[in-house]
Amino acid sequence: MKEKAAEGPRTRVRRPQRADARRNFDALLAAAREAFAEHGTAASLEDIARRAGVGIGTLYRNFPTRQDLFDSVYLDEIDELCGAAGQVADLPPWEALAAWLRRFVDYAATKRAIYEALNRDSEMMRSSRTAMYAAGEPLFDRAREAGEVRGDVTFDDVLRMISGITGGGFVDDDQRERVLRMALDGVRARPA
Amino acid sequence: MKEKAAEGPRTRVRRPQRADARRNFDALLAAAREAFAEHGTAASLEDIARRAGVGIGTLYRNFPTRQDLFDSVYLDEIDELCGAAGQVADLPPWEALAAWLRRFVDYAATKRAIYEALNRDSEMMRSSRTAMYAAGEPLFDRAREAGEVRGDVTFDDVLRMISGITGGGFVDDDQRERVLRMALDGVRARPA
DNA sequence: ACATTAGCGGAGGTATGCCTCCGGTTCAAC
DNA sequence: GTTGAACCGGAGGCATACCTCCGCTAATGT
Repeated sequence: MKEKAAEGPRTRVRRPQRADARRNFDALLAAAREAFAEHGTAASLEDIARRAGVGIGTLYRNFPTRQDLFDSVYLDEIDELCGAAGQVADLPPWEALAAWLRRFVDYAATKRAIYEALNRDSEMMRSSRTAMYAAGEPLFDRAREAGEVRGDVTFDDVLRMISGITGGGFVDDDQRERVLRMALDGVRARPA
Repeated sequence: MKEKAAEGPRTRVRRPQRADARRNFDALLAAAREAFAEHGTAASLEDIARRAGVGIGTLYRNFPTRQDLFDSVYLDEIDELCGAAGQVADLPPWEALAAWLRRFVDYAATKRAIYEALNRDSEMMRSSRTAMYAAGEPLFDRAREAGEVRGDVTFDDVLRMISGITGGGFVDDDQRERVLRMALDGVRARPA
């Protein structure tokens, strides 16, 4: 089953040729990932350049628009998420779905941003949403067919719930775990 | 039981005396409520003044700091929420809690803002958080003692989950309802 | 070693938001 | 109707973010 792991959409901006340029490129991506995670989509580009230790000009050369930068970060997340779907496919139906949803939470280093992005409506967002759904929805369907998931909700419902929860802050990791467990129980079918 | 309805904290800024001033004051509050709901805590004050049809100076005279304005809006929400706790107290344990949590979602016209505020740490936030918990937690405890709520989560856990979900956008009201129902089922104790 | 050229980075123009200040307006009390 | 105090509103100074442009730097190929 691993070979059928859905492919995520491919990144659009080109990685530069020269060694120093590539270093800067990567530093920018890392800095952006951090900044988006902290401040959501509204993170300051000049701050990102500062964090990466490069001039603002360099940022704009690599990523002409804010959207380009955000997309690049976001596409990475989506790719990992799509890959994860393949990795959990061997587990029993419910465990597979639960594990994937947990990955969804973990991988979303850009938590707030992903959460905001789920609503936006750009060309690129639509396509990666599609990719993500292509990866995750089979897990959902399988779990539901196995009677492990309640019948009155859609995959989209579940994802929105989980991403909403993810976006919130928690006092500590234990709380995050408790809340996640509670939410997942909500997803399961009720015995009677 | 209604007479024991917890009192919310009281508003600090004074409503002006003159009739025209009062009109402006109220218009500002209404506009702020809208704006905070749309853009979260970061809403532009000049935009709020524009919406209210008053000059920016008027806004600042009534609410010297952004915090004053936000607090005023927020305090209203909290008050309503505290009141609601009294209104549902006659229902059976679980229904009372569920109803109150639904109010929590509905009343939060300042959805995103309330959601952000839950984390902040100012004097005022702490005190209204306290008030809100004083109103809601008894409902939670009662439901739990009646065996209707799982034992491995706290009231804070539940509130964070719900407010996270609330903050997210939904494609329509039906979806919101489905997700909320799913989340509430997660809160209930599992039969086995 | 040297030339070529990709790549650098920040100065600075533009836009927007924050907040102060004060000349003018309007309410309301007499 | 007059008057004085309360109130208005926006001009404008300050800060910050966006984004462009271009003279300089240094990596790479020969």
